[in-house]
Amino acid sequence: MKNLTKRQTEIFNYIKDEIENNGYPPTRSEISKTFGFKSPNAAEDHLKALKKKGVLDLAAGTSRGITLSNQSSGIPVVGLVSAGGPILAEENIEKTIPNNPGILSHGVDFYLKVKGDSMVEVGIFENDLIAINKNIPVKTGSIVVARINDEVTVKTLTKITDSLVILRPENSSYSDIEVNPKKDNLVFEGTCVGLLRDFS
Amino acid sequence: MKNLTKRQTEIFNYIKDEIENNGYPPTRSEISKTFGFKSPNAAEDHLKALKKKGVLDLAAGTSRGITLSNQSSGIPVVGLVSAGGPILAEENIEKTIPNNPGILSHGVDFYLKVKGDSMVEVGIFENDLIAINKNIPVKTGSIVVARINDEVTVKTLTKITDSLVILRPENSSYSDIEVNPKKDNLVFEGTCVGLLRDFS
DNA sequence: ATAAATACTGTATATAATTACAGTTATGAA
DNA sequence: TTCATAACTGTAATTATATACAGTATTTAT
Repeated sequence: MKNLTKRQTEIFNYIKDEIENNGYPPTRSEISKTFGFKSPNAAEDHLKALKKKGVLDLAAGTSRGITLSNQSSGIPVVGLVSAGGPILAEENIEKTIPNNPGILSHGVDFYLKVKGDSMVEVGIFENDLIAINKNIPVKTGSIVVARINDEVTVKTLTKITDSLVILRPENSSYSDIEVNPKKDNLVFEGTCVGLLRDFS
Repeated sequence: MKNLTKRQTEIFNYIKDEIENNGYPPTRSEISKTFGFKSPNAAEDHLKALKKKGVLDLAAGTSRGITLSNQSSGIPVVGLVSAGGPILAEENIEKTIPNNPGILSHGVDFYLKVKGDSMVEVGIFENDLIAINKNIPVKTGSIVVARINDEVTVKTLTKITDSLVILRPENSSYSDIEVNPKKDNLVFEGTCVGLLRDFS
């Protein structure tokens, strides 16, 4: 999201929620009422700012003519990232796919396209898209996306202590990965909350 | 869909498409313009009829306050159906989940909740939801939903002739199922076009 | 230090939109 | 036959909505 202010983020999220829950976008008055603005022009100004920042589009002269821009409505799909830097950096985003609330029980921050066969025994195959939530605290038993010294991998977390983390491939041909977080740079990028496979 | 007339179906589909493509529902005028009505009241009458038939809801006094009813907006999830009768019969529908255009490359008519482990080797596990399209012609190599003498099963179609159909479980513990469509009652309910798994 | 952006209030107006009422014509069911 | 439903035309009125203009105060970049 392109440097939205705190207030703009609030407004944007409200609009997003309204569309999701009501099925249609709010009016200027409805926005104003929700946030306690005494003038509909306050909402108008915010909409213009959000449009300027590219997160939504406005259809002129059209009631409720607010739409989320592609940039803000889709969920990014990242390929398997090899090099360092943030996993959601623009150069890693292969495409975006529409948000689909209600399908999975947890929110999805991004999808990761699976490479390799290290998780076949839990039914995660090459080219599957796994849905990742960045904010769920990782816990043993979860399938996690981990970055070890700039290499990103998907494994089951089986042990986590200060000095030892064990990541288990779900494929009997592979061995557990043991990491000492004090020596190696270990970052959990998120927890797998779902899986999507397209038979095309 | 509850006995919509041809015209009502056209109107309903137009509204559905508008919501999907524009992000917000049409007004009475827009409907009228699209269908060549000379009075916005023609659209109003249609909306009332569609509301009466339960396929959409109208918010009074609200511009573009048209929403698809649950009944018409969700995609049904059916459990594994044992007895005869149509697979999409109401008693088989466990729940509906929101339509999610753009995620899968084919349309989805319903989701089937997988029972058993007969397809684990292609990554289809118990309780996965497989997305089914009813209209794609079945062909060898596809994963199909077949009904053999009122028993519903998910298998890979490996051979199809007038007198022999082979359905292969993707699990080496099971054997191929050979069916003679002349002797047994064999119906293909659809082709698997995707898979959804929720890690909850 | 100054300009630009942010976050509003307040007023006003054109127009977008809903929706009621009064009809017409055709069709199929009771 | 007669009544309900479907599928419209035509008119009109209320209200919902977008949106411009003129301000004020605060914060943030240059």
